[in-house]
Amino acid sequence: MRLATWNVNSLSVRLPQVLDWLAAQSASGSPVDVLALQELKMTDDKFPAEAFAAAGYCAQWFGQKTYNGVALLSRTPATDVVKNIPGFDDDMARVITGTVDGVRVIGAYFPNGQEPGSEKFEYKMAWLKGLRQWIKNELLVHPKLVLMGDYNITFDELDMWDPVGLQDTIHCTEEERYHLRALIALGLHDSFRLFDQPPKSFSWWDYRDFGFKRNRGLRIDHILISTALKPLAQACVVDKLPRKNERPSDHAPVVLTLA
DNA sequence: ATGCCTCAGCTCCTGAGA
Repeated sequence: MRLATWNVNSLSVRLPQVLDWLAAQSASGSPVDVLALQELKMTDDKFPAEAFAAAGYCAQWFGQKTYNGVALLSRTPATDVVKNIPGFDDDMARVITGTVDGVRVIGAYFPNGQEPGSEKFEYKMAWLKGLRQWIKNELLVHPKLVLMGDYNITFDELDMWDPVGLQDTIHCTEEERYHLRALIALGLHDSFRLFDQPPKSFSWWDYRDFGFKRNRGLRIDHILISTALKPLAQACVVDKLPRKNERPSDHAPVVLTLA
């Protein structure tokens, strides 16, 4: 089973690239079974369900005008679908959850936070707390659980292109990392770090200043897996190829292979 | 550095992203 997460920064713009990427994965003999998308930036009526169906994917989606919006694509239908975080009031479309082939899959677009100390940062902290309280219960009901998406948080210096210059800036603050570690403490594992990785591995690069070409990026897209799934993990990689497209998203997909 | 790109929208500028 292969699972992936990709912040596409507008599905309207990126749809052809998503379809191409899924087709290329299938053609290579290892199709992606579940793909979580973030930043659809479209209302539900605009979601291209037919295009995904033609490509062999069922879809669940939770859109919103202009910002946010998430979707879960899967080769077999997702059941018990939940939108956003139960128990946490939110007017933004950030989370979609479903059970696929016995695995509870949560796709999430974590708040950006803008700047430490800002109102948006406080919202991010509250959201992270709400997420954790819900995940804690979800793990009890669904021991086989995957939490993947755009976390907008780095774990440590390994996830930063400039650990000194970016110290305490957004995505790299101690407060944000506290919440990330608290998720790990619930019994989740950063699947990417279960394996040897190239140095300076990132999942996002700024559009400006040739960020990708100079590999000035951050690793902020993560696939966390529960302890029950950990023995099944076989590989986790960032696929940088789509970032080399002519009009790419600023994020690259992250792909996990489970036995 | 109030900058640099990219995207959506009450679109020819602004807000937000990260």
